[in-house]
Amino acid sequence: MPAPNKTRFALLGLLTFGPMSGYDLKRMFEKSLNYFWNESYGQIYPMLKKLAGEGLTGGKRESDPESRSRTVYSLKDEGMAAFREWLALPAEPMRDRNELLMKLFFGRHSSPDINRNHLLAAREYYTGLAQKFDELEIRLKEDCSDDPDQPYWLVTLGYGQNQSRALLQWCDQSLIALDEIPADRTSSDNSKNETNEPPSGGR
Amino acid sequence: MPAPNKTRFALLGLLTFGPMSGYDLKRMFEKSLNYFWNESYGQIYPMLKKLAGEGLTGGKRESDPESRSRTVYSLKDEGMAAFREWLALPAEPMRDRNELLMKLFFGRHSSPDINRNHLLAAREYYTGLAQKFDELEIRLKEDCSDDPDQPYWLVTLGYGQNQSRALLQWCDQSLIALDEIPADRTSSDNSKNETNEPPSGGR
DNA sequence: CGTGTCATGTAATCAGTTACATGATTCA
DNA sequence: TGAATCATGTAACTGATTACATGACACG
Repeated sequence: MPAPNKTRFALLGLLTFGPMSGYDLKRMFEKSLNYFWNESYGQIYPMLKKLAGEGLTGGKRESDPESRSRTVYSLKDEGMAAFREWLALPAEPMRDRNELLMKLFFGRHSSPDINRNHLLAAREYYTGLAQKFDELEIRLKEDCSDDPDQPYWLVTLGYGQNQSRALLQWCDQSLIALDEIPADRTSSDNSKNETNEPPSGGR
Repeated sequence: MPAPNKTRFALLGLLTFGPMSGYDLKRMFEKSLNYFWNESYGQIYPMLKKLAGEGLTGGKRESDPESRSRTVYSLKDEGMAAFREWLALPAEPMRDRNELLMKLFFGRHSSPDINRNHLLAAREYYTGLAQKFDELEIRLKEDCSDDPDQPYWLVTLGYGQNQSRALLQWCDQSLIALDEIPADRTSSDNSKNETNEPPSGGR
C-alpha cells in the first residue's frame, strides 16, 4: 500500500479555520504552515474537487456582485471526521534528503574554501530562520493569547527554534572542525585508486 | 528551469570510493548515507546507464567465473569533474514536509492523549537515533582515524547528533507545554464559532 | 531441494512543480 | 491604461517508490 495522500489532510486541516477558496488556501500555506508544509496550485485545485466529490467538503460558487466570483469550500462533518481520524494515526517520519550534507560528506573532493562557504551559507540561513522564529514567537504570544490554537502553534514553533539553534551551533563547530584538518588531508585528490575498500567497516 | 537531478551526483559521489555495481551502490546508500540520502533501484539502474551513456562513468560487464556476473561502473575523469562542479554549487535548502508538525499544529482538534502519544513516539524515535549516532561516532573515531574522509563524515554525523538532541529536548518541553493547557482549551471543539472568552486570561 | 542473497531491470503508479492559459477586478 | 492582484485551472514534465519479473548461485 503506498503512502496515503497527505495533501487532502492539509486542506481539510486548513478548512477548520473556516470556508475558503483554493486561492485562500494557497495563501494560508504560505503564511501559516510554510516552514513545514506547502502545496502548489497543481495539487490544491484537483484535490479540492476530489474532496467535494467525496462529500468531505461542500463547494459553493460565490457570485456575489460585491466581490469577485470564486468557489468557496467548507468543511463538512464527514470531512472533519476524516481529518480527526488522520490526526490519530502515527505520523510517518519524513525522509530527509539533505543536499548540504551530501556535499559535506564528499567534502574531501572539494576544496576547503568551498566547504567553508557551504557552512557559512547554512549559518546565514539558520540565523535568519532563528530570527524569524523568535519574531513569530513574540507575535504569537502577543496577538494570539486567547486563541485556543496558540499552545499548539507554540509547540510547532518550538520545533523550528530548537532545530535552527542546534544547527547554528553545528555550523560553528563544523567550521572549526574543518579548519583543523591538516592540509595534506584537504587536498582534493583526483585519483580514485586508493585501496578500493569501502568506507566504514574495514578492520 | 527545474531542479537538476541529484541522483546522478549521489551516484558519482559513491563511485569515488571505487568501481561498483548498482547493487553495491544501493547497499552503500543503505549503509553510509541512509540518514540523509537514499535512492531506490528504480532510480539507480536507469541513471547508471545514463551516466555511462554520457561518458561520465565506464560500465564493464564482469563475467568472472569466480564471482557472479555483474556490471561494474567506475568513475571516469569526466565524471569526477562533473561531480566536483556540482560540489561547488550552493546546496539547495531541503523542503521539509513534516507530518508530525502538521498533526500538532492542528492538535486542538485532536485529543490530549493523541497529541501526547505523537510526542512520545517522536521522543522514542529521536532517542534511538541519537544513540545510533553516538555509536557511529565511536566507530568512526576508532576505525577511520586514518581515513582522509573521516573529518567530513564527522561533520555530517554532527548534524544528526545536534539535531536529534535538540529535537529530543523539544519533545520533552512540548510534552510539558501540552500538559499545561487548561482542559477547556484542549477539548476538541467541533464548532469554529466560539470566542466565549474565559474570564481573565494569563496563567 | 528450498531458502536466501546477489543481481538487474521495468512498468505502473503516485507525487509534485512549473509553466502556461485565461479572465476579472482593483487601483494608481 | 496598464500593472498588480484575485482566481481557477490544466498539461507537461520530473521525481520517486513499489511491485513485480527474472535468474544465478550458495549454503544447509
